[in-house]
Amino acid sequence: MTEAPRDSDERTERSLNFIEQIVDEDIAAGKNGGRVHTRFPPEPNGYLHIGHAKSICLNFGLADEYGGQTNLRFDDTNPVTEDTEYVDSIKNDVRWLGFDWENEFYASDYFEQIYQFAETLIQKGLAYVDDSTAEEISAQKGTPTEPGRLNQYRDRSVAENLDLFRRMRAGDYPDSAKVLRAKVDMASPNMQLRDPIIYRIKHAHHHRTGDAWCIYPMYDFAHGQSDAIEHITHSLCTLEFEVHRPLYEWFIQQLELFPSRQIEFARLNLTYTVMSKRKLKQLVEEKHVSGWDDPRMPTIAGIRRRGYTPASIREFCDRIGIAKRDNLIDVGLLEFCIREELNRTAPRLMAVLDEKPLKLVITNYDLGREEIMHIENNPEDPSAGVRDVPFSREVYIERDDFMENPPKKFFRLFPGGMVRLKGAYIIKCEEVVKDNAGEIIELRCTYIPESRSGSDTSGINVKGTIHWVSVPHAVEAEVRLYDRLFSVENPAADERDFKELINPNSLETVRAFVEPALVAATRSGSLTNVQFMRKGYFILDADSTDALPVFNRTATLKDGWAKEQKKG
RNA sequence: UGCCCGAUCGUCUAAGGGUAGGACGACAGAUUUUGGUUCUGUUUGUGGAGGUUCGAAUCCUUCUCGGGCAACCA
Repeated sequence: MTEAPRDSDERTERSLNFIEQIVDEDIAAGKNGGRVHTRFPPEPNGYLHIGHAKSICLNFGLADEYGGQTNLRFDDTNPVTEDTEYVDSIKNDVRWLGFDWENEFYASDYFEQIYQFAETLIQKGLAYVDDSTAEEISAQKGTPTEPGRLNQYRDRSVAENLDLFRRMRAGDYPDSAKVLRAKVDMASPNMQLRDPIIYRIKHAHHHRTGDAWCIYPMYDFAHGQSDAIEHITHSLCTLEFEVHRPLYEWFIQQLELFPSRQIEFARLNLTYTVMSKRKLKQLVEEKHVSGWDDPRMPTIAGIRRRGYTPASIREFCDRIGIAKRDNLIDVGLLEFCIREELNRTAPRLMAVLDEKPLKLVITNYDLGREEIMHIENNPEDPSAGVRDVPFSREVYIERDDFMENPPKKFFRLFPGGMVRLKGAYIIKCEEVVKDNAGEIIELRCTYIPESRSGSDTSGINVKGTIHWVSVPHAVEAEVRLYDRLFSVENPAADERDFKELINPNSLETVRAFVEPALVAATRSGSLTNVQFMRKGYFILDADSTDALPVFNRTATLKDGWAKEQKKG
């Protein structure tokens, strides 16, 4: 059940990623009776980001493709970092992305079962209680090139281990006094197998189980077990868990559990941003951004507030593919995905984004005269209709749309030059008015009465069309222009601290004058994505007030003129 | 340097013994009342060296490079 089903026709047309190939093979081999059951397993200790979206689309998409199911499972085994605030935001974000989970589970639902698994391991002589300190355990673990050492606790009897472990559960010991370890192989070349800790004592309040427990299983002793309990067929995770897979399978084997199959894929990296939860949290806590939902953040909440749509994110996740090699995706691809959608769907409007817009006075247009222009809402979609746009003797235009000494190929306005005011008339710039400081304060123009849009009999062809807003009808707004949060492509690979790499110009707030229809449309309720003609895609922000609407720039339009200029 | 994983256009991603293809980007042109969109075209790639084979991106060996693993985090 998702908004983005993949039908079988599409499936045969496109190539399969390596995970789909594995699933195909598993089905062909008759595993699990052809059943496909995945899960999305976030830890509720932070907000979801675009990297999680990749995982969500993968897990839900795969189940959907094979007629299977996906569970939402919170990996909540560390009560000190987890919180219901995160649980709620995660559920909200997954739903917003367009996915519905089959079951909502929590690793904490299984604490009793997992505890019993631990006792089973002890009974089989495959786990022991260790009184060593964290430092001692670390030291005894060895290094990647030297084997670990065995300690005296490793030889405790089953009875003693059982007694000790039960007393750990009963709360007889303070935090960190003892741990339960799996007895695997202290000399294994795989560090994960050197008697990993599977239970630790934490007298901490858990967001779901409250104070029922003072011992909590570690990831390795909870994740695979949870997969098994839920009969997950394919357990998809990121590459860093690859070395955990032998342990994952060891537990399954020793405990004789349902054999879920863990498959690892490369996590998403995006240019000009960071994806680590720790760093994102730091940006929020140290106020480098306004919050988890700051529109510059790569979080789902931030991207949503920025104006991205669920479909555009799904499209992005589809396009980046699934593989095992490390990758750094050009954020331009994300922008392409939202432009592609919004070009089709976003109503066009006119807004002049300028602290000091240029006033243009049409000297041969009667004082006090007004006309209503009917301008198409979306040239890509005739069914979007037209809207009324008031026109008058004085209009604002962008300062960038006028140049006193234009270079070659400048199609906009200049002294003696002509342009069309979008949806209205062709005008000619007759005079430039400056103040004492030499700054242009006004353009005096004439219009061609026969050139009215839609009934143009003037026969005049102009190269440029610019947008405008009638001065007496203009509504003031605040517009937030966002740019990449970091000034280097790959902050994670830089030697400098990532906070030194923050782009100081990632947010520019400007005053804008917008056409009245815009305010009416956006105030009517839904946060609709719009295009400010020639400027980009924007969305109304929740910070808006009745007095001052606020718009976030989702993405710019491609700017061929800027490119032309760069060429020199 | 112990173990594991990986390496294909600038960036992603296909091809799994039989013509290296797609997307994004870039470049050029056409269209355009958004320097947007759309359309057309162009450019660029199998990390190195050996081997197997009629034939290798694909299989083998080796080298190089990149990533991961030594939390009572996940």
